[in-house]
Amino acid sequence: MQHVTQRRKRVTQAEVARLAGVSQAMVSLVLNDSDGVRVAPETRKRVEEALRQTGYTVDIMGRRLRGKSNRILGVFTYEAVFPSGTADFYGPFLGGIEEESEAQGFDLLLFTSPGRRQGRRKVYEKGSNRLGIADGCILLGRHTDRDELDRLVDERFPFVFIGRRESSAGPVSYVGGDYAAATAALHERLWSLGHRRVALVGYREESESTADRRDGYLRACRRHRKTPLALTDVDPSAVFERLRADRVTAALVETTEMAVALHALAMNSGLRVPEDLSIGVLGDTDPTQTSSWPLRATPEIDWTTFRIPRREMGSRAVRILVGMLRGDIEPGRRSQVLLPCELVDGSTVAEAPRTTAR
Amino acid sequence: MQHVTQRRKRVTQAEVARLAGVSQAMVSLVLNDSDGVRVAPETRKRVEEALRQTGYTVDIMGRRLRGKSNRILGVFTYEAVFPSGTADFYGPFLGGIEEESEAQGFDLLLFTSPGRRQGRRKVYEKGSNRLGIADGCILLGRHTDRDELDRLVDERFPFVFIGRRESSAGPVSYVGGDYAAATAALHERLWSLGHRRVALVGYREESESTADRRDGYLRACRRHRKTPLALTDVDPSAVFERLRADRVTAALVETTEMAVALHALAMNSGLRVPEDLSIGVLGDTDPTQTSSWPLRATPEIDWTTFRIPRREMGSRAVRILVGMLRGDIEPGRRSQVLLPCELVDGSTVAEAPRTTAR
DNA sequence: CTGAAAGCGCTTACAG
DNA sequence: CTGAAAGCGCTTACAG
Repeated sequence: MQHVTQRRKRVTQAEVARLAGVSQAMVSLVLNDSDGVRVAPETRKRVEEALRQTGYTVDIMGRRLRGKSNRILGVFTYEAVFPSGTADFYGPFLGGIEEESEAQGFDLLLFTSPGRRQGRRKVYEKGSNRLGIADGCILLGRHTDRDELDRLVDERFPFVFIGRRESSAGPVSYVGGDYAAATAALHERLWSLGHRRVALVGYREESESTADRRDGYLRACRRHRKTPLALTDVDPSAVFERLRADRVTAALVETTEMAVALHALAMNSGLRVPEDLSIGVLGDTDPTQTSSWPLRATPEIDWTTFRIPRREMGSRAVRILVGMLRGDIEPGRRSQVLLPCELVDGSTVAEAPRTTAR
Repeated sequence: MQHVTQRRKRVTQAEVARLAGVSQAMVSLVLNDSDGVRVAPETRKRVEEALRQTGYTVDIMGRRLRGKSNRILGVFTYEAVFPSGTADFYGPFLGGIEEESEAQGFDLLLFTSPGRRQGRRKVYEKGSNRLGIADGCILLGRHTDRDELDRLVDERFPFVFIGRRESSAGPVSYVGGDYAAATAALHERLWSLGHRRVALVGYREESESTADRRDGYLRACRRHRKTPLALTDVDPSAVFERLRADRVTAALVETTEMAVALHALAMNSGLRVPEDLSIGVLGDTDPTQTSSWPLRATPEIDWTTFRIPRREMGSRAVRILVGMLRGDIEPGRRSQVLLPCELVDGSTVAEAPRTTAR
């Protein structure tokens, strides 16, 4: 039973030096024997012995203050990373981030201290940027604070966003999924199956990822000289009515939730999926996320969709960030990467019904 | 397009001071306005303006060196925290850790940099304790490196283990599940259902959690003056034969895997669970973990078991660690907490068959 | 109310 | 080969 009540005291190089009868600088030299030969063998031995006796460990703060780099990558998320449910939006992204950080020899700093304002975490607190603790930072989250993003760009703080982001303050480095291309490809697939009335159902609010999907859809419409029909998700049954009225044979919907709703409405009206209506989902649901959905009771549907390479996005973002820190990537230059999303053939897309007018 | 090629240079208090026309110390005072009144309003305003202009952020290394805490909690795990599968051993623990860190205003530093030696992460690298970057550290993992643990205790580094741990170097702070009590309670439940031959099936290797379960089992046996029958998991069919030979009516098994194996063997021999054989599992499987098991094809079984309060263990560990850092908990004293594990009544335990000799 | 100074633990030129 | 010194960015007594 220890009765020592004083706070744990760090052993310093100075103490080691005193024990070994050398100068503090000598201890540092022995510790960082990059050149190896500069220290006399007996001196080295004495120092090493003292090192052992005291159980000295470097104070990384001191070393880093001197050396600048912390080899710490920040990870900023707008919500909790480890949620209480099984649902985990961040999991796959962070898997890639962790893996690559480990490979690059960086520690990961999760910013949990800022607390939440209006239920969301903040980068800036009392005018100071918490992220500065880390050498650089990966940011991710479904929601983005525009002001904070602009400010981050302004500051020239090294960071990489996961998911395409735009800022009026300048170019933003990001690693996103190429939703435009993937949406266009899915549209193309429908076209080749004979569908001539393909609608888009997506979010109303304008985020980059929603815009990209719409761009892909519009691009495909233009190519086939078809008038686009882009609907908003606010009222599922209104959307469904509209699809019927316009004799739409296939719908590209932004999320699995919307797809589930549409699917249910179709079933209730006696329409079969995919025989009467094909449904393509614009991005797979993170498998770990599914279980928390209110709609989980719905029998599992094998959606036709495209795969968002979440893990790859994470690791790629780390590689870019480390490149920025090393100076390989010019700090003024921002890296913008869109990763391809592979098509997933499910059972919700089939040939267009022949009865439908073309 | 920016053509600036110089590396991002940190803004220091000195620069802010120059801009504001005050001393560097003044900037620090404005930043840490604990008393509030000491700085003249106009001076404060000038400094704050300069702060904003320069986008200054505190350099945590400098602050820490000065003696102030960084409000960073380390999290050390022996394996990757975000695995590639859906399986996630750490998830629930980390959920609690994150939540409580957020509440306490600490950031979380995940140690991913040490790389792996023999496939496992290491606390000590080149003789120095990597955890020292953080103010204190939470450690967790199914496997523990005994030498590292001993050394950590020796160093008096502030840390809390999740899961009971013992060290010859001295007392270890931990938050574990009270497996002994829970096992005894489960045994008691079986006894009250008429079971008189209850066997234990557990890991061969001696970890604290295995030992605790065995202790609980032995305690219950002693109380009822029954000879214990503790078997090892190495060969499932040998274990099963032994159970039959000894006319065991109920088995307490350490893991769900073992339970699944035993269950299958029972079915194959024409034994019904629980009518002919009751099976109690000594700790619920983390739900997020299940999906990666090779045995997942097995129809879901509603096991009788006890719930390991993983999330609570995480948050409690953080609270203890923060207490240590604040000095509320004497550093010499170690905190050792075992959280109760609630019994879960499933469908794998029933009354003892009457045909069996008592 | 403000400035000048000391010092946290370390690395790295710079003299001897 | 070794010691003394400077300085990384910061906070905090200590004088004015």
